[in-house]
Amino acid sequence: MGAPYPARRRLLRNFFARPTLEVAPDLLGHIIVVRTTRTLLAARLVEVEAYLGVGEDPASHAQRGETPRNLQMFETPGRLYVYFTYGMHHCMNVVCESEGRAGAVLLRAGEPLAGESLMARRRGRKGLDLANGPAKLCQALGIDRRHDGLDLVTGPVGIWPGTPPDAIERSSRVGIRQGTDLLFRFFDPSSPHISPGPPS
DNA sequence: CCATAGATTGACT
DNA sequence: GTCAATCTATGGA
Repeated sequence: MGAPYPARRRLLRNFFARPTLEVAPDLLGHIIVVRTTRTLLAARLVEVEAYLGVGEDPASHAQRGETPRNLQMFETPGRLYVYFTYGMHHCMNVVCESEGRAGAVLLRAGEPLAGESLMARRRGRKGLDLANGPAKLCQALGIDRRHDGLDLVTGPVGIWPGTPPDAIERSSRVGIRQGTDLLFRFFDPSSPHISPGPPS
């Protein structure tokens, strides 16, 4: 049996206030927790991608500097950066680096641990199709632009310590046209909850 | 299994 | 006007 959930206390500022490429793999195995008035939702992170700062990463929203949309990428580490895309989907990132320096980790997939019935209702799907993609994860957890800028250290959404995977693999990032040579996608190769699109 | 098309808003050039 | 850090349905091998 694993440790009871949730384990102790959530991750603190110092976890996020590091280089994005260090935080990204370290997030795997930790648990995102969303407190709603009625329900506790939780998912173990199994797939993430790093996006770097100004002039550092051609695929990053921050590549060309600060705009109203990507503002949170430049803000205090430990905040959420949530954006809307393809006219209908949301994706959520964890902000890294120090304030003023952009960097964020896209949360791409999770293994549901609590609140699965609510996730299934929101998704209209079951089983392995609840949170195995960045927009699916947001839909399952109820994350949208209202959550942009929320502080993971003090707010209703947090990340709690979990068990790191036995192994971590990396690959190029999914769905981008530039920066495909950079191996900034990190995932737990033993998890059936990683997103279906890319090869493993 | 794989490939492809369509959805549908808003941020940015 | 262009096109996106995606998902789903559908059609074919």
